[in-house]
Amino acid sequence: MKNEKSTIHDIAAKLNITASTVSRALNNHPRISDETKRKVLKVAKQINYQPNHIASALRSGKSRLIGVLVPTANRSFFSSVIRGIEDLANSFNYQIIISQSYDEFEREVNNVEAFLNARVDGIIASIGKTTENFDHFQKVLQKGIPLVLFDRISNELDVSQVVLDDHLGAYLSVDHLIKNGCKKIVLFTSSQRINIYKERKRGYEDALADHQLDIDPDLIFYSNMQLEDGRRIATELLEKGVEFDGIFSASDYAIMGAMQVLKENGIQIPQQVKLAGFGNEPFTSFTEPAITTVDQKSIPMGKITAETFFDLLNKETSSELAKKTILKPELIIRGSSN
Amino acid sequence: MKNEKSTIHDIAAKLNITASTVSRALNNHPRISDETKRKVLKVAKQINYQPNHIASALRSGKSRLIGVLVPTANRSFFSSVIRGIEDLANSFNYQIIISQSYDEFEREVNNVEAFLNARVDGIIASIGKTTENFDHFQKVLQKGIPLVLFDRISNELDVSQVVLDDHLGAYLSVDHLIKNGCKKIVLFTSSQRINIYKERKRGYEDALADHQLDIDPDLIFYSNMQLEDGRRIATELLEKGVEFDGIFSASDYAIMGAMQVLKENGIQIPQQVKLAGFGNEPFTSFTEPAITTVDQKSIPMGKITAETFFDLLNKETSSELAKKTILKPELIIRGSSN
DNA sequence: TTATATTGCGCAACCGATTACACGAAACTT
DNA sequence: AAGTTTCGTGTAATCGGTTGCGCAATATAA
Repeated sequence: MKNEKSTIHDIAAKLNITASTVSRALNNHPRISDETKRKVLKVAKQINYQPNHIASALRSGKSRLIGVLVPTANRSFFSSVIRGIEDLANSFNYQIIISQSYDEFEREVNNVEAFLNARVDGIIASIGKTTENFDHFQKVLQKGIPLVLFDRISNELDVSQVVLDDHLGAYLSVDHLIKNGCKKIVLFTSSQRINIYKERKRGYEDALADHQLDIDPDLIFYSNMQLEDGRRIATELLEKGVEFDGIFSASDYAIMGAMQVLKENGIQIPQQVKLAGFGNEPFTSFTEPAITTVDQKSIPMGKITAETFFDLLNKETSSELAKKTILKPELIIRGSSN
Repeated sequence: MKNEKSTIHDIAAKLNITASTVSRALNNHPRISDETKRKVLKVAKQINYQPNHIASALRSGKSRLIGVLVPTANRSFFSSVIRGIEDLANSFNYQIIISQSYDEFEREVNNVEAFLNARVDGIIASIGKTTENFDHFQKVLQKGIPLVLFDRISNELDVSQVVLDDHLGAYLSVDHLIKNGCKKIVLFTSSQRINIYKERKRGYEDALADHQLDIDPDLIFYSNMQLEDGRRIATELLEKGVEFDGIFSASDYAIMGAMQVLKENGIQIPQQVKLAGFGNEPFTSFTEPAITTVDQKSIPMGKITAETFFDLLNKETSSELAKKTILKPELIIRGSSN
């Protein structure tokens, strides 16, 4: 039971042929006879041959590895997208290596660097919240390594990207709140440097405008939109006695926090205040009332992102034009607004 | 802005030295003069040198890659563990590559195979629910590749493992339910081939026994313990008119489903039925009432798993004895049982 | 039957770094 | 001052596949 390591040379020796023939046989090269292929496969199985992808990657320059960078895999949205990518990648005999930035800029840079060192054949990424500088991605592009961004993108990078129509998602949601009677809707959003939060804010504003409602800057709150942020802002709203009858949050977590505080203060939902979140996190259907939210189409997004990526990978031409795909979100109406 | 690829040979050429000297300089070899090191580093920076880990891995036999296999990264528990592993790994200059089995046996086998092909230096894994055959892990061991299991382990494999004291967690939880007045406690569990579910069942049984309560097989339900399973079983309980005043579930998801159904049927929680889950998923604190559950100590588990792994990795000796670490869980008492 | 194509495989360089071994020069011993 | 260490670097093999080129043998074409 020793460290059995077998190479194509071992196979070659047993068959009295050369390693190159074995290599070609294993790769199903057309110039190798069927009989030789059969023999090679047989011996390979017999001596428990395990291809060394490292050696192959070194020589061929192709690692068959795709780096997937997300803020955190621990989110239903990202994990669904990852699964979509993984499925297509595996079907093409590619492996993905997942790496998380935890929304920290330095980690993001390091992770991209690690991808480069690992000689990935391409990178699929969603940008972190704190990222303002894109040199690490520019470096990827300079090296001619295929890069596709999804969801959290940047207009500073001229690459293919797959996004949700965040503007529409927010618009539908706020429009729904207004139609259900809301007149003073609070907005929870985040850094306007992030495309998705900018778009969601635009959607909110446009929906208000289309219903001839004023946009009140005092009702707009910027934060990281974690649960605690939602709690804090809701507490502040109540303490200051701000008048409002609805909240649209660009994050399910923040609206969850706000709902907790409102309920703790005896405010009836949706009778007194209507709530809507964004992201369709599983827990939004567990709460009481369940939370109205916007589904981000994670499954199709993963699929399309992967397809876009492989298109790019297989395109000899350095692909003149970057392609942008925009998916339609779906408003999920639940008890918190209805 | 061409595909700039620079190697140690390029650095060597610029300095009129050999690639071996450059290699040594970059690796901070003691026999290289400080001046040469300085020069090498300078030129390396200047021509934007990027080490080729693939080449290095091939020659040295060390990829500095650790394969981390989990059922799904989309669970707060696993993602926390992963983060713990990642942090320690990075500090040792190792990269982790995450791979998900989605609890499917075939994927698990394929993923392990992929790790082997990628020539990872070691594997950290949590076994899938459907896995009954461990040949793929035996193969890893035979090759002398360090393997550490956490949480979902197997006694068939003689390797270091890090687990929660699941028996204790269940015991504490059921003991708590009984002390709060429960006499007929339903158990939700899963395949008894999985250590954690077996242990949790034992904990349930021991707690009942210690309080002189009978173990009623009709109150024990086996399932995958997803939300839907919880709903289904709860519905069945109600339809059949089974008498019960408490449910202990080995999964937070299943108890969530059960709680939904009970509430839909006007049953008061915790007055009529008390509930307790397992896992401390974030959503358990969002529900109404919040769900009593058992925290699995994911952060320490990640840290300890990684430490165990690196101990193993650095141990020349093929480490005579496998080490088993058992962590103490923490009962989180919330409204669903109190 | 001779010329041309195709088939099947070997030769050897190569990918980019690592490392055992060697060797001259400088430093140190006694 | 001759002998022994230490220092700093070069030489060349090596890791395990991949691949352009070449060539003999067989098949096809003219």
